[in-house]
Amino acid sequence: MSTVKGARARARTEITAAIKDEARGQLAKEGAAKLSLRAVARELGMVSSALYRYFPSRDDLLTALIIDAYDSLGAAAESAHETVAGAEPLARWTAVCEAVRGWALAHPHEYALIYGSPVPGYTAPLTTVPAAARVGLLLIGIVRDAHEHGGLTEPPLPAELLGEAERMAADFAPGLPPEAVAALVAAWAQLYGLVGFELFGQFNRMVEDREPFFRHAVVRLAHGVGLRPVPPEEQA
Amino acid sequence: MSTVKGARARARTEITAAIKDEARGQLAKEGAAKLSLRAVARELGMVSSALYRYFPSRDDLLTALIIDAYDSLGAAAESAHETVAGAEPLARWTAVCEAVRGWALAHPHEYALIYGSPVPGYTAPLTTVPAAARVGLLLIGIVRDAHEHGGLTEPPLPAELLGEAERMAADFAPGLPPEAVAALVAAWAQLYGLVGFELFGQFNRMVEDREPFFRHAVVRLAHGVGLRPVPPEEQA
DNA sequence: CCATTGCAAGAGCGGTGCTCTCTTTTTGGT
DNA sequence: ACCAAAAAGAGAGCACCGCTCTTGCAATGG
Repeated sequence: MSTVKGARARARTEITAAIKDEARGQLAKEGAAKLSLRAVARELGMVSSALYRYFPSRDDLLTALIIDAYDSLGAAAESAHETVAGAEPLARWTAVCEAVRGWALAHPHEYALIYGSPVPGYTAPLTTVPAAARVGLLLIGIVRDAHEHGGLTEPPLPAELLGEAERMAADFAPGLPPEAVAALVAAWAQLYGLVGFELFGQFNRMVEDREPFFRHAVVRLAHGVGLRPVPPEEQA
Repeated sequence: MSTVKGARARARTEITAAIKDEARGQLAKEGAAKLSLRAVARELGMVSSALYRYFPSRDDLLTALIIDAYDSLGAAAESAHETVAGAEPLARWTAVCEAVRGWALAHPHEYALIYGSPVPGYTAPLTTVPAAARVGLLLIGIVRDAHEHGGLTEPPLPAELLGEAERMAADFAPGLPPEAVAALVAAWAQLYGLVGFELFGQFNRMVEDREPFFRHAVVRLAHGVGLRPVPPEEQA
């Protein structure tokens, strides 16, 4: 696949990477709205029109950065999860959630790019879906493990939502009780509410000690999904 | 205060309002990033430089729109609350939450303006604080009513958060148990996570039947704050 | 009545995304 | 080894943006 390749192809991938790096730098410094193709080109010593050989438009550059951001966040969450791989589900849940928060605080503009308001007039292409799903899959896996080892209490679910929850389970969380899937999706959204409020300043002059506040909220989120506070030792 | 005033002052307030209206229209159509002073002026039949007599910069126009959006959202929530004024706290809670969601779905770009990622390089001035607090105060009032009538179960709170929660209670929710205040702040953030995920397309291809999904999630949010599912009749 | 003030208009500066043309360089088939 | 084709860079240019400055006009109030 990625064999030696000609000098031209090699240069292309290198320049593409350089453009993304520079763009990511400007994104981190000024935010998505001020990301300017001309400024990126200027910084790289090329003329602005040359950049269009690599990204057909500013939106395409942004899309590439979005996918990278999803992947970076997903990798951070996965690596945090691996460091507690053997632990009880609740500990793994909080580890993943805290990794999400940590990544968001470290990369605020990238987080805003993917979970803030979408850049107006811009709709993310389907290409972003697999990268975007990584954190969700991680949480699903944790809850599934808990369920398979008897560490999951099914949360309540009104009858009118049962069908919807069953469809969701079949679609992307097979083997999980529908009650847990519905609660998990809600918890997932709520997690990003907590992170977003902290990141975007809504907690200013309200919550001071944010790290323990977040940790506690995340544990209660896990309880809401049905993860038991302390699982039994009976797991195979 | 707003007595007859001269023709000049009258014209000024009218033109200011016209500018905001046109800007709001463009905001609704294209989003904040594409809101252009020149386009607003063009549409109003004036030259762009004339607009600077009314708003010293694009950011100031945006700030005015932000305050209006907060007030519009707050008014929607308050009016929804009034229609169920005598009901049990849980019903009032869900009414307010659903009003927030309804307003957000009806005014997506304005919602993005205030609860999405902040416009990069822009930090909201303190002027926005009172308008921004209206929904929060509403929820605090509902929980306080429940507490005063014995319809509140204090949620769990780890010891390390007690001091922080007491400070928060003293700051903006006097008379409420600190446990409830901490849970309420978290629930508030989580509410906006739910709304944001639906609004910004994160639920696409995941949640189809969103209204009942949201209603159920909001009820569970209320339980998390300590609002009892069915309050006793014993209230004075 | 007239000076002061408020406002609209226009030109202009430096910036943006993007397109088009022209030239240079690399590539790959004959 | 050559040479057409493809790829890449350079530059000019279009239409737009926020914002500033100067100029002329009209309403205001002493």
